[in-house]
Amino acid sequence: MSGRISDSTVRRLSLYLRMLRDLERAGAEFVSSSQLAEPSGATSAQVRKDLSHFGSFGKRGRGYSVDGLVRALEEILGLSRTWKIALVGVGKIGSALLGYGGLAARGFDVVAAFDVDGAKVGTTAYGLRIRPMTELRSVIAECGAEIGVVATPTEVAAEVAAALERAGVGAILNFAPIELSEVNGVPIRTVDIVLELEGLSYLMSEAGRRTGSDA
Amino acid sequence: MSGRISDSTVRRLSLYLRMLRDLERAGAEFVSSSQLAEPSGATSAQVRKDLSHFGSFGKRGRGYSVDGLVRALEEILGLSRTWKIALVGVGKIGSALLGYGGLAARGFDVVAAFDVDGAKVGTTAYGLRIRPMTELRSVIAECGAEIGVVATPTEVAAEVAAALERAGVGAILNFAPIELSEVNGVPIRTVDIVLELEGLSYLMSEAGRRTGSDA
DNA sequence: CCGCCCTTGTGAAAGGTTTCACAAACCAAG
DNA sequence: CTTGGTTTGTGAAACCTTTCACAAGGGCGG
Repeated sequence: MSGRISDSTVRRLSLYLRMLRDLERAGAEFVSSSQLAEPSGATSAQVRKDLSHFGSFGKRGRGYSVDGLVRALEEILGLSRTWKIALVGVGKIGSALLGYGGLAARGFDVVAAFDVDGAKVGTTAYGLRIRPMTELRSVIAECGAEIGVVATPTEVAAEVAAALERAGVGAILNFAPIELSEVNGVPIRTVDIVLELEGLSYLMSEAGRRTGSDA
Repeated sequence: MSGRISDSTVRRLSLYLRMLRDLERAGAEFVSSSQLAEPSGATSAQVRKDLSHFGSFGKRGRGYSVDGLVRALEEILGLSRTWKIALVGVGKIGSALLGYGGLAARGFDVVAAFDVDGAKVGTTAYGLRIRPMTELRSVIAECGAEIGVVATPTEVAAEVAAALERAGVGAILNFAPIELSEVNGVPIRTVDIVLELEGLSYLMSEAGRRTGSDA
């Protein structure tokens, strides 16, 4: 078991966990790999293979204990604790994040927010005081934020990510449409809406070309 | 050439196009596969392989004409036109999208917005009048929106996606943290922030476990 | 305790993607 | 025209992920 785990496996583990929590709330005791597979569009074999990288969690003939697997996946994914987030950029996306209760509900607490805009600094958004960029390092050190979120214009995103990394965050979530390169082993995930839309554009054009040439 | 093109190839084509546009603005005439590869973290061989699925665009010994490749990629990705977007759910994420100028700048125009909230319906957000859900079908038919965006609470996301599909959109971008299954060949992309954060959580925990056991 | 049915865990096979490595082609200079 | 330096386009190899298929094990009814 356990070598290097692929991104797609980790994604699926999160999806399994979601379904398991639903099942737990619904009072289910056991679940089979095929039930678990359904909502994420995976196969039962894939579920079993994914889990097998981390150990042996099921009972042959019965399936998996819902409760036990929830705890195991929370442990594997690092979700049996809360993570503290420092947000840089309280513009439209940043504000949307601050106001999104779904994060805190899932163990991700935004504990600090920063902006360059002097007009915003000092004001309070969703119960959080907005700090100037100059305090980035000290505030992050003080509150112990582990995840940095970049919600700034593209032009400064790389610079902000580097500053977050120097301030000691262990991971970065980036909303700017630019590919940031991981340094010092600090993993970076980018959420790039334009890229997603362009992917859809490709698929629609492709579909058009196909039916176009068929007709 | 051209069979089924993988998602990751399409993603990279978008990234190449971005860099090419920068180069074009900077006045460059030619670019090599290795220059093109750098910002997306790909290799030069990958760039050439990606492009080779669609044809032969370069000159041996010289590289690719920046201008020519921009046009070719725009054509391939379906970006030599604008796409019309219908937004459902004008909450925090929906509003952030409406206010984000970056979309229109890249050829994605939000032309209609819908919400269930009677207090919002009829008001104007970022120059767009918010419509009631009952008008979804007629308005989308009338304005000819091709892409539907789901920015609603999780509970109604599947239902809204189905309604958008019935209303005739050709693709869906979903912001609710739920895996929606494609029906009728309408492609769906999901932007799931919690999933990204959980992926980072895994990587940080993993790093901790590694250094923990090494020490 | 036995036999039946069910589901896991896992090697092996299949399928896909990325990297390698090199012939073919182009440009420029002499 | 020929030579040398450069970069593409592309089969083949390497690598990674998913699916298959089945032995091993667990529970239950009799």
